[in-house]
Amino acid sequence: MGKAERTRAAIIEQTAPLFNRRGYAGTSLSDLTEEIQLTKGAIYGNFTDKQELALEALKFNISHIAGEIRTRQAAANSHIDRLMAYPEAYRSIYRWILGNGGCPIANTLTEADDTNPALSRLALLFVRRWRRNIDQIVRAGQAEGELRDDADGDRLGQALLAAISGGVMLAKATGDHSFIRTALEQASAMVEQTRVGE
Amino acid sequence: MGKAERTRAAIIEQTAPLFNRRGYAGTSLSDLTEEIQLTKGAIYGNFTDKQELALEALKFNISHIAGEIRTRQAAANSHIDRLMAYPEAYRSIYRWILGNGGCPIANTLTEADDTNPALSRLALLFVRRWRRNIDQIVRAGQAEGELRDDADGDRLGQALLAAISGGVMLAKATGDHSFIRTALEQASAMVEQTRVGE
Amino acid sequence: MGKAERTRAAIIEQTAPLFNRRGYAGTSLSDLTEEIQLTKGAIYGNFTDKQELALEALKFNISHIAGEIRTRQAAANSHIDRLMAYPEAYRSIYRWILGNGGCPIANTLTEADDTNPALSRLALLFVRRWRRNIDQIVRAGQAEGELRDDADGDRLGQALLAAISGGVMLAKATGDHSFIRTALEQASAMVEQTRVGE
Amino acid sequence: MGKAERTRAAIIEQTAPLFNRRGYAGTSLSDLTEEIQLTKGAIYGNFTDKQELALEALKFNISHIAGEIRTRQAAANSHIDRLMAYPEAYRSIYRWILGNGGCPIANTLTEADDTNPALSRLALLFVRRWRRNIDQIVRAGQAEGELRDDADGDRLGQALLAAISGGVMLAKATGDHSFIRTALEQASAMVEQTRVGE
DNA sequence: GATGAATGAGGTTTCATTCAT
DNA sequence: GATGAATGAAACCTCATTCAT
Repeated sequence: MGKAERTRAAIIEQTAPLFNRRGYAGTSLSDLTEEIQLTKGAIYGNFTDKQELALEALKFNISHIAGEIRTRQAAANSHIDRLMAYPEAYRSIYRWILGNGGCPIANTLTEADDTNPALSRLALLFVRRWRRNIDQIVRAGQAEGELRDDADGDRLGQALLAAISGGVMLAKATGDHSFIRTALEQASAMVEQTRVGE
Repeated sequence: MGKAERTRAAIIEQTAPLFNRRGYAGTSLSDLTEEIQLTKGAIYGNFTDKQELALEALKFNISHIAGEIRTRQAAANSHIDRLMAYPEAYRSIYRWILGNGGCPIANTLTEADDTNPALSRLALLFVRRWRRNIDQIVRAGQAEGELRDDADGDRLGQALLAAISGGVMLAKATGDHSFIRTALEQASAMVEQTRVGE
Repeated sequence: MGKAERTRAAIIEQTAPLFNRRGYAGTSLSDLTEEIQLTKGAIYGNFTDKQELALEALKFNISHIAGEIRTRQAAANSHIDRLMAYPEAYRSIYRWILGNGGCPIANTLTEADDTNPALSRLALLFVRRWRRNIDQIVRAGQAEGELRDDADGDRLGQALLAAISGGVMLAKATGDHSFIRTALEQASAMVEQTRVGE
Repeated sequence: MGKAERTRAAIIEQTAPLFNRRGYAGTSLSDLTEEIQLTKGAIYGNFTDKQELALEALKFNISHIAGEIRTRQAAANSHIDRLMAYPEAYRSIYRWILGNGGCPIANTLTEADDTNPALSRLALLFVRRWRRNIDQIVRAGQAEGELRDDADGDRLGQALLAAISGGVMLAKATGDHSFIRTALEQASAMVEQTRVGE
């Protein structure tokens, strides 16, 4: 990794929590340079503009969560476990998420929806990916007889994502972690209900 | 209502959707005066600064939802119905909410949490009020034998609010209303499960 | 004339010589505000950007010369005199031109040709207008028997404009006014040669 | 020529057209390094600053024209031909000049007159040299009886240079080469008129 | 000798706010 | 009470230049 790449990575890493906490419009270049202890020129030498840096920071922020989910799904050996990967992933890192400004996807969708299409597009990508993934797991589980035939993958995805994002947002804002813990229990229960025999 | 008060009210009413859509930092005074029939002088004659206007706009935005809940609770004649007032209220106005930039409470908590204490304090007020209200209804319902003794008002409030705010946020961002409809069904089911005999 | 229009006019008037002397890229907003004793905000309140101000300044600069030519042509009562309006106009104001940074058309075409299409388009407009005007006068003069049949209006226009712009440029750069005086004598001689009987 | 000198020469050669097209203030170091195969370090290793490079580029640009004139004068065997070297030189290379951003002397004098004394001094040097040269040729031609006694070398130089620079400028800006062709015909005619017997 | 990441000053533009009218 | 021209600070970004590698 050359010097440029190292600096670029360091800038992304250091600014990612700031962007997540303060939002795109609420984070100024001065906020960023104060944090990274480099000048504005250093940012513009490594990124075309604030937007590109914000996109990279968002990717970085999301990757933590996405990686956690992916790891758990890779280790799972049942469809239920693959679904459980979602609440489990958040359960294992929600403390980190809350300390870094909340769920980056929810933050981005809330702020950028009407103001920054590029950012919101990236966040939406993950929403769609996760919905599709959940739907496919449900179908596969039904085909193999592991999941109930009346389970609805589409609605399970919606309910799971809604509960979790709402829980994270409220836990962050109130400082009361039980918001997210309760939401994750709800989410786990929803998954459990799709099991044949429940 | 004198002329001054009428102007003030008109400004609040017209700027409220803009603030809700674009956020506090993302909405400039020029955005406000351009999009709406207003001059900067009119704003500064009626509000001490942008912040005061934003606070009033937030109150205005929240009042629509809070009013809807209050109305339904006033008309309810069972504790279950008083709890159902929450999902029912959102069910009846989620289209309006989505068209006006999403849930103002969630938006404010997401954006302003780390940047604007005054705004986030106001939004938090309603979260606490609703949680307390739900908890009290559950206790009263249990005392009167209408609700199950093992119902947990605290956790019901958390789950209800999380599901609904998550659902609104995702419906708004994806443009897919089924997100909020599914979340509201979940919420109604949670309430229903507290009924004795379920 | 409202206050806004007065300020706008004053800014144009005061900045026009600066732009003409230093060029578009060579004139900074700070140069401008120093000259006009107003803040940058005042400029941006009256013009959309630096470019719009530069365009207005260019129009203003050109209008002095164009006005002088127009006045003389209006007073002329022969085709020869209408042609002579070009050298005569420059003869009467070359001192002012030299003191204000040289010929704004030549300056703009030289600087902006490869860098600022909007500015150069405006300057080209006048070049084309004057060429066409000279050509039409020559044709009319030939039709009425005042000018020689072998006169070539197209080439006369080219030669007149080239001699004058070259003369102004060199006089300005060297500080030696005889450059422009010689060029204007040449120009007058060219016109004189189109007269029947010469 | 050592490696250093070769690099230095290559940089000058490659940047010269850019400077001539875009002007000194309008050409950034990034323009230079982007458009051409160069790094900033290479520039600063071989030149003290942008100014020095610009000066060398200007010398390089002018040398093409000056060289062409010199060659023709060296080959001439009459004073008329020595004077004709000026229009003839431009006639033979005006296409190259137009393709490289116009006459470097006129460009520099127009842009740098009020902003960059060092650059404009260099351009002025050539104006003065050529005027003096033309004047001397006229005097020598008169002494030998080849040129008319009433010819004015001083004014011929002024007229020649004004016509040619104006013609190049307008041809470049309008894209219409007949501007420079007409100006060169004028110039040639001026020279021809100094011949005894005309 | 050449590289290119980093600097710090300064570029253009927008911001929230004020105040003479 | 409302206007909107003007302010001054701060926004994002680019500049010529430097220096560790």
